Amino acid sequence: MESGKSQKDLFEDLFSKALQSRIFINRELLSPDYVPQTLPFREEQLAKLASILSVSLKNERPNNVFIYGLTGTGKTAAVKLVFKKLKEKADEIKANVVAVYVNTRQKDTEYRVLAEVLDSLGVKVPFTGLSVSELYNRLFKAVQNKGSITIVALDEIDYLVKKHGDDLLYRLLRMNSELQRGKITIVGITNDLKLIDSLDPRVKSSLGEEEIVFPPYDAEQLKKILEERARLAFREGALSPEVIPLCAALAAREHGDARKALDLLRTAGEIAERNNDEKVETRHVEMARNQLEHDTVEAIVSTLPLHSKLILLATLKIIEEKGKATTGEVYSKYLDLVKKLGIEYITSRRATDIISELDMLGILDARVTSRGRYGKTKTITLQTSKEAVLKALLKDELIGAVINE
DNA sequence: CTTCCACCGGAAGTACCGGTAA
DNA sequence: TTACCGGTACTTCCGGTGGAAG
Repeated sequence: MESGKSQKDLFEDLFSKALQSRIFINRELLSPDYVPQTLPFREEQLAKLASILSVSLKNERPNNVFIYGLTGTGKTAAVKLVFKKLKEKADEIKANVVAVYVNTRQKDTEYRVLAEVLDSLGVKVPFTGLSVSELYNRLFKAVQNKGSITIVALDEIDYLVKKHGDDLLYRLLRMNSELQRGKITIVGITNDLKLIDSLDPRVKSSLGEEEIVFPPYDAEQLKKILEERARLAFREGALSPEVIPLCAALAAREHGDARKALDLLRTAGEIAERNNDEKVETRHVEMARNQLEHDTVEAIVSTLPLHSKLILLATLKIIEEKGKATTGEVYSKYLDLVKKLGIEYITSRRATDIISELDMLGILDARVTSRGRYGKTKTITLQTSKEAVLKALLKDELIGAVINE
């Protein structure tokens, strides 16, 4: 046992180390939630969005806006920044403007999106129990009573539309024709350019009143963005000169994703700090890349329902033997596992869906291939690190019992 | 050219859960 | 209390299909 004094010193040491980092000055600046005051290389898009939405200050309804751009191209940050400035101005001149940002990947049902919008209008609703049409009624009343120009940004709507169709968009847009006071404007944000074609033509024309495109950043631009943030986030001399170009290059390879670039840089810094290293080096970036991948896979896998985990485990075992798998092989392996555990099994129809879900999550790659006389099936390969998946699966005690043959 | 495998994947429905309204 | 709500996980049924084998 440690004596009281040395333990106290230990904590003292740890805490003061945390307080005076030798790497960071302000790590927050690299966080994915941080909204910078300026967005380099996005001046044009910011100006366009701001000018479209500015008419709300005169109590007029701005046009609906459709924003496209791949992940990490600054769409979300741009919308949040413009909203913030708009709200400030609206407060200043007492304009009746409400601007809500909703990420439809987090609020992934019609109900939850509406609840979020209502919340920002000051109406609290229970998180379940009401019908969706009741929420529409309440939203209508809320906008009508407040008479506000209500601007709703729906981020990642491709996600919502794929899952639940474009009903939400249609009904929100149609509400305007019945409102006597107050109006609703929608800012739709998507990274799927094909989305527009799958929309109801009425929604399409109404939502597409204005369009703003966010092109990917190139490696050079990513470098400048990182440099700008790093100047304030890191201590002087804490970054070796190759670090930023490497982060920029890695992220540029993934369609110019600035968020990825910032994640890499931040995580590399954190790793260097934990190891008590003087400087962030390229090897830290490599480790960061690994860790980020590991973390996302683990987070996804560990929250999967039991049968999804079992399907995944069965797939893993087949792939271990043969390098790739088919639906039939996976399903029969899965049946073996279930038998050993003595629990109920799901049908192969459901298994097909689970494999597709795992594909969409980016854990597996499952493509339908035809083997002629030998039928049509999904050819499945692993898309992530086997270790990360196994580690996450092992957390489940039931699976731990059956993981080794 | 046709056949036919081994699945694919849409549609509709069931069961359950955690919740509200009246 | 009863009736109903949405979300998730799953089932049942079944028509559909790319392309190697014949």
